[in-house]
Amino acid sequence: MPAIAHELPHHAPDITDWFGGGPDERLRLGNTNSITTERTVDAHEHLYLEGQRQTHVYLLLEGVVGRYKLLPDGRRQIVSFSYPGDMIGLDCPERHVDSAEALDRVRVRTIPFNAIDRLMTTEPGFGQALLRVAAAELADSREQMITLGRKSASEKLAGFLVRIANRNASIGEDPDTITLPMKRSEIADFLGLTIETVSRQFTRLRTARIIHLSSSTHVQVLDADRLQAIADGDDA
Amino acid sequence: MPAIAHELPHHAPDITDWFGGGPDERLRLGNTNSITTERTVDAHEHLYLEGQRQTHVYLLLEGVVGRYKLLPDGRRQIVSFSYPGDMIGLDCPERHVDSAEALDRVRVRTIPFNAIDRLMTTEPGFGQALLRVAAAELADSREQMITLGRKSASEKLAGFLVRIANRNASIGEDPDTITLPMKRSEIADFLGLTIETVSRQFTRLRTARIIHLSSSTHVQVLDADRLQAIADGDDA
DNA sequence: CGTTCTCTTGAGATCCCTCAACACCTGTGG
DNA sequence: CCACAGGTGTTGAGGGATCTCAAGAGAACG
Repeated sequence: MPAIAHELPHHAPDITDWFGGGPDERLRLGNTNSITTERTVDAHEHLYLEGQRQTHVYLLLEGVVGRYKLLPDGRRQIVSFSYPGDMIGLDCPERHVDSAEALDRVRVRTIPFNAIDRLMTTEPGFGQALLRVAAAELADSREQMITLGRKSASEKLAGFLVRIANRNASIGEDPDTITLPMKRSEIADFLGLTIETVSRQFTRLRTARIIHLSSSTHVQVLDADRLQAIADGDDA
Repeated sequence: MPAIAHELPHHAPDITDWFGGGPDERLRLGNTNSITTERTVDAHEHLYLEGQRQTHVYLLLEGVVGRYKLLPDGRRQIVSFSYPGDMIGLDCPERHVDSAEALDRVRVRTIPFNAIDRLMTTEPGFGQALLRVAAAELADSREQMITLGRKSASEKLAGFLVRIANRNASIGEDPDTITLPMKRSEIADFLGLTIETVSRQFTRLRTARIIHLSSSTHVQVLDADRLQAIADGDDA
């Protein structure tokens, strides 16, 4: 993200400038702080449900949130996993288009939706910041679409692990030590697979000595190059 | 779209208010008209390519545009088909995240990217309008993700036809008379299938007397209810 | 130390893909 | 007018990746 941010033309304010997510907390509006509140959500609780009227937007401060859509018969597609720093629930027009569930204990800053509207008209850079958030999310969705539509099970899981490793690196953590906050069923519903297939792909990576699994949620990447190669489909 | 628009709170200006796409063309900025230009693009030509620096945004006036991403080995995922009234290429940060190709002869209004930036700061409702466009696109992507990840081939194709029928209805045309501007290969790459599977699903709908095919691009819906049922997975 | 949830592994079934042939359409040129 | 070529769509046969169903092993928790 920083790698992208500094490429932007002119002054490119970040969304966290307004809601105090970053270290250089500015809180430009005197009353912004008063209308936003902090909230803790336990694992398996929902921030909102699909179809509900959108009242707040959430800035994720801590924990991981899964956002999903359901089909009438119960089939589920997880459309994204959100991490600290991500904006959640900006689903205009008006009603939420997905449900958001905390995967572990989560801390969010809740922002009333009308405050968004107001900030957009009064604060110069705010609209751009918001649009950049939406565009990043859109780019992410598109990336996931090619994964869902055109990649094999092994490419999907390897790519999934690579993305987490890259995220780790970007926040200064060890890219090869991965702690998965989600269950196999959630990985499956994110990648468009079944639990069994996900489990088999994990086993395949483990027996090929590409990863080590000290527990089902604790992944140690042993051969990042081969993992990347599998993710890219360079796999015989 | 109108069904959604009138639900919106306050005054909800549409993006076409600024670029003269609608009948109540306002052109609020005297010089907006001068910096935007109209352009015609032939079938199979590209508006832009993935990875290119974003210089313009396009308002589609006529024709259909396919937007796609490629994998290194040539596999393709079409992420959306854009119709008149749609905004194309708002892919900040800075570089296009997909390629946009005209499926037939296309007319667009091109808007320099820096004009977007300027309008957002000077025009009160413009940011909201743009954000609404982005949010609608995001909702669309998410819908497509559940299609790609969790639906069967028959559900995918039936759902695809239903969506086109609904679009027809929304612009006042006959929902049951569908002219497909895209080839089988493009439908396949949109739905995450192969051409053969798409073709077989068409045949299946035809032999079940749910549709009639006067040509490969001309679909007559004979039983909209059963088509909808198949799209919803209510299919034994 | 059961109970429950989760994960893994196996065997078989199935949906969709791959490969291949052929039909259709259109335009071109003999 | 026909032959031919190239692009596109359809259909068939067979194979394979993933799903389904089922059982058992691990882990978490009271």
